[in-house]
Amino acid sequence: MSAPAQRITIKEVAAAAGVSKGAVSIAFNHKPGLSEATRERIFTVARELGWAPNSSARSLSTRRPDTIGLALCRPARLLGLEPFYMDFISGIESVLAERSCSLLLRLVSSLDEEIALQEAWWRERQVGGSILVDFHQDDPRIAPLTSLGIPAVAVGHPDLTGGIPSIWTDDAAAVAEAVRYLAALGHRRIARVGGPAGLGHSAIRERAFQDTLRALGLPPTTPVATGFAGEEGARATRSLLLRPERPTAIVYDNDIMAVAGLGVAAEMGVTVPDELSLLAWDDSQLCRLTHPTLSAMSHDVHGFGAEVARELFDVIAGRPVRPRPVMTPSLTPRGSTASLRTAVS
Amino acid sequence: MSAPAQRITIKEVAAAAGVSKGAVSIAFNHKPGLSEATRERIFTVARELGWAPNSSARSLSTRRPDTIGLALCRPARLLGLEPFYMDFISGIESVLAERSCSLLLRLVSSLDEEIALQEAWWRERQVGGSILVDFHQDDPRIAPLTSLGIPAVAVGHPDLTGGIPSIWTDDAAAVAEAVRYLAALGHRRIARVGGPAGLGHSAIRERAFQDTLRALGLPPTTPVATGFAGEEGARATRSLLLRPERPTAIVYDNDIMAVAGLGVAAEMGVTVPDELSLLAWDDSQLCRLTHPTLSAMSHDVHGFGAEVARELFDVIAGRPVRPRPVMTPSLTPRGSTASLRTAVS
DNA sequence: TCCCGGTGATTAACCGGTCCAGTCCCCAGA
DNA sequence: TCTGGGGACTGGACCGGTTAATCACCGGGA
Repeated sequence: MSAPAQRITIKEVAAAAGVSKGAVSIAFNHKPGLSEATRERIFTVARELGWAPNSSARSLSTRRPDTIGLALCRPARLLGLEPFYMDFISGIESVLAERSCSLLLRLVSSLDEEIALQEAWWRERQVGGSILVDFHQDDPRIAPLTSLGIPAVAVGHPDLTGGIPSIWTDDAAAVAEAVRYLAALGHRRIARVGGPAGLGHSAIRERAFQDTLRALGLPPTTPVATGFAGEEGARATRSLLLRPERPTAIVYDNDIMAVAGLGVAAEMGVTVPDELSLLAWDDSQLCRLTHPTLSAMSHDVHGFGAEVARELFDVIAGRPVRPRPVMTPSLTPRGSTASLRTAVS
Repeated sequence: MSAPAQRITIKEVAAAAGVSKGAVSIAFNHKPGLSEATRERIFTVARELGWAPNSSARSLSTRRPDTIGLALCRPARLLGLEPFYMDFISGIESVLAERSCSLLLRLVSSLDEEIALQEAWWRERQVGGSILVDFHQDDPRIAPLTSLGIPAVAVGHPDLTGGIPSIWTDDAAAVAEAVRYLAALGHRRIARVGGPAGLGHSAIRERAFQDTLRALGLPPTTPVATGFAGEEGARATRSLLLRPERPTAIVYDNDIMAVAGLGVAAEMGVTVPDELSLLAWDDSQLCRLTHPTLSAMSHDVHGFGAEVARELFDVIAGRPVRPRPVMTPSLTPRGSTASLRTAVS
């Protein structure tokens, strides 16, 4: 039996380096007030002993946890299908990592659950701040979380986020671009398969969609709302294609529904893109795997996540932030859109 | 200006309830030694004050953090596409939530990075344990993490996980079932598009695949390894279909590659399932969206995650665990598999 | 020679909980 | 009346860091 393998703490390191706890702390936080030699010695000893500062002790002292929270409120099986989130998360982490922070992730099933979770996280000081996503109109999270005073960054248009510092993509502009593109290809009956009606950005997109149709002198189409799930996208597409005046182009609110739409077209014998053009949203690898490949409105989701994380750090640090949009999604044409060859109607 | 809005701690709660800190602690940890009345009073006061125990302070005292770690080592854009992980994570969280634990998630880009991360997490006592996934043959993580003594559960066959408590799905059995099914449909040239050769379960599946072919007296096929990405699945499929003796059935290692395979078949004018049967792995909603729909080997990924989390709690608590497989994936036939109609070769 | 300012380090008081050794009190039993 | 024992609760040490206050020391200018 050798030494009792005592758990090493800052005290052991200090002793081994022949300095005080304070000195070790100073060294590890890269603060001024230590000679280069001592600093060196402390690091060497720490490495030999395999010591790293205990994060609980540290955040107890500094009273600012090095963790930020993210709650996603969608059924898991749906989340799995949305390439968006993983990419978004990886963007967040690219920023967190360089500040040696971590991401606390939780999947919740309702906004109320999220509110409770965020409150708990904040009360227990588990997180230093949170990222809020998927804003609804009159989002119920705004009031309780604002009054709680939790540092947060909202992903969504300022109209929706009620004063919480926000970052968003200019969906309205992107929708307009999509519609104009399809119109330029000669399409006149353009439909849209949107996300849940309550979801803020769905509403924004729908409004922009109808506005653009009107501006171009195209007939309005009755909106179809879904829950983002593929099955619903399929159902929506089917019903659109069965309408007496069936659309010649459909814009989807994510890429999974567009894939489903492609399946439905095949099933119904409607040729894409000859008879029907499809346009996906949130471009992901998936869009390049189908046949034909899917044209999509793509944006840098990874970079978006990174930007959001950076903004959250600003908020936590109390630096001033102003709401700002990030790069507008832009159109990536592929095989699922074409100018109208067969005259329909 | 009213009160200085002092940050409330256990002390304030204790004072307000007219008891000592210790009593509050006892109440919140549901320990014996308090009258029902006092207990009640403490909770009421705490609720009024909106207090919850500071998690850093708590885990500093108890020296066991209420967080577990998970590092995923694949390119983010690939992860996004694998519905598997989100579902897996949600399974983990269903168990964590009921013990009010949290999941620390990190995306890393190499195993070395993961090793460094896990070491840091453990040294800093940020996590109470970790879940390890995607084992390679002679996985480099085993030695350092074992010697570190971090409580962990490995997702993978015991042959791969080197003594780390493990849970796995019996992929060999599942592969055998898949091959037998295709053989029963009359297929004789069955190919397989696998994951990275280094990945443990890919190897296990490949071996089982070839073994089953042999057992059935079918000709072996040269293995095709990919990186799980859809593009690679497409490329692999293309090359398989160009072979002089092209396969009439292909088994994929995940569903995203199967979708890509479907696209390639369409592109090359090979009818599925008449001329070619496709079988996906890790069944997800995606398989029901394509046309034709994809037959798949499906399993309860959510439940799998939950099981893994439960096991990790056992490990952390020092309860004995033995390696065990969870439910074997089973075949869900859909539109992409059929008995051979056109005689090829 | 004395004083002064700056560098490099220490000291000790926190941070907000947990936990254990006691203290106090009340009631049963001798 | 005294003793013993158990339930209810308190006090304070501790967890492992951070940080403000303090101090020893040294070289240089008056």
